[in-house]
This record gives sequence, C-alpha cells and structure tokens, in this order.
Amino acid sequence: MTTQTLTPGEAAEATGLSLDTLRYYEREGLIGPIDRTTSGRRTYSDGDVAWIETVTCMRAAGLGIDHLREFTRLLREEATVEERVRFLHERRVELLAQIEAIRNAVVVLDDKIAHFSQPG
Amino acid sequence: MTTQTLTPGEAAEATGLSLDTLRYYEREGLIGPIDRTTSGRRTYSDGDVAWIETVTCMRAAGLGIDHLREFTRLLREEATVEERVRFLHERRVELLAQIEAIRNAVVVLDDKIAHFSQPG
DNA sequence: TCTTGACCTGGAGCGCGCTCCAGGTCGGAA
DNA sequence: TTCCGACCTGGAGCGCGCTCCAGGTCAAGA
Repeated sequence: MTTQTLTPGEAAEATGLSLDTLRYYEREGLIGPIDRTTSGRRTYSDGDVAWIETVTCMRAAGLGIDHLREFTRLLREEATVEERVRFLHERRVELLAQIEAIRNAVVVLDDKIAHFSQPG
Repeated sequence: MTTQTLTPGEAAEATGLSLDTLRYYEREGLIGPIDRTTSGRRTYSDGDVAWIETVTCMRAAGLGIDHLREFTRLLREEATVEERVRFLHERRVELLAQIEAIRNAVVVLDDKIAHFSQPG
C-alpha cells in the first residue's frame, strides 16, 4: 500500500517542528494520539502529518494551545455542527480583528517612514 | 497653559494599560523617562501618552519588547534617516508577512466551516 | 556481539511579558 | 493632626509555549 508512516525524525523533518514540540502537542491533545510500534516508537501517518500542518498553520496565526486543543477536540470527537461552526466562526472573527490591528500598526509605520523619508 | 499632565492613574485610564505595565515599559526603555514631581511621582505629558499609544498599537500587532525598545531608541535618539527607515521597513515586512500567515489560517477555517456547513 | 544513535519518559528550566507583593512615602480631605 | 489612598521601589511570581535533560530501551549495522 501507498500509505506510508513516518518515524518521529521524519515527521519532524516534514513538519518543521522539533521532536520535543511534536511530543508536547501530543501530550496537550493538539495531535494524535499517534500510533506506536510494538516497541513503543511513534509512527506518524499521512493524516497525522496533514493535521500537524493544520495545527502549525493556526499556531502561526497566533491561536493558543488552549484554542487548538478545543479545535482538535471539536473536529475529532463527537460535536454538533453548530458547536463546530460556532467555534470556527469565533476564531475567524478573532483572526480578522488581529489583521486589523496589524494593519493599524502598518499605517503608523508608514507615517513614520514618510516622516523620516521626506526632506522636511 | 493647555499642556496638562496626567497622574499615573489617569495615564493608566487613558491608555488602557496597568500602572505596573506603564512602569515596566519605562524600565525597559519603551517609554519615557517620565517626568517626576519633587516628591517622585510620575507626571505623564500629552506627548508621553501619545507615544504610549503608539507603543500599544505596535504591541497589539505583535512587536516584541526588544523591537519596541529599538523602535523607541531609533526614533528618539540620534540615528540616521537610513537607520530609522531601514528598521521601520523591516518591521513593516514582518507585519505584512504576519498578515499573510493569518490569511492562510482564515482560508483553512473557511474550508472547515464550508465542510461542516454543507449538507454532505 | 557490540556499539551507535534514534527514540522513549517524566520532569525541570527558560524567555517573554507582564503581574503581584511587601514595605515605605507623600498629598490632601476630614 | 490624622488618616486614607495613590503612588514609590525592588524583587518575586506566573502563564504560555516550548526546550532541555537524565536515564533508559531498542533496532540495526560493523
């Protein structure tokens, strides 16, 4: 079969996260639980890696561990469509607000740049 | 004269920061130094408050204390136009990149929302 | 068989950005 | 004059998100 699993090192390589971070995310319920070999070593499936990339994308946008734990729980476990959609909408609103906050800052930077760049 | 100064409590009220945070920012070189009364109490000028609001705007956009210290130093102290503009441009690039990261996350959220919202 | 190194666990440590606290001073209302 | 509350300082504490470490197991190549 074409479904290959990755060793922890390969998963770290593939996702750009450290082994410690992968284990931390699993402990915190953001990913997994990850399957193990009989000797206890983790084996990351393609689905695991895809989910880790989703989590990483959300982390990069500023979502906290608590929110990501709930994100994972809601999308994995039994949850109503309403619960899921409401949560996703809330995060969406927060992210758009954060974009606005950054835009404000960019405007301020632009003002300063213009101020220092002009000959006056 | 119309130039009024604010007490620490008033400055906190005006900026939305705590007294502890105002003192912390001053210790870290992000604001001030703030003038004092003879008895040692801080008196915040309108200019101080305006600068605190600028700092707060940058913090809200995610700039770290280290960057804000340099921001303050470059704009306050003797620094060449090139230094100032280069620094401001660097921060601007970072902020735009952060907006893109958040946009990516919003797209992912939208996909999930669409996935859970559709009847399939 | 021996060694190497990737991996395991539980738990401590760390940098950031505040936040809180103890113990003291001072200005103004009662 | 006395009190109260706003303020002062130096320093400890805290929550977050990792990151590191010690001590151990296991698979595989020389």
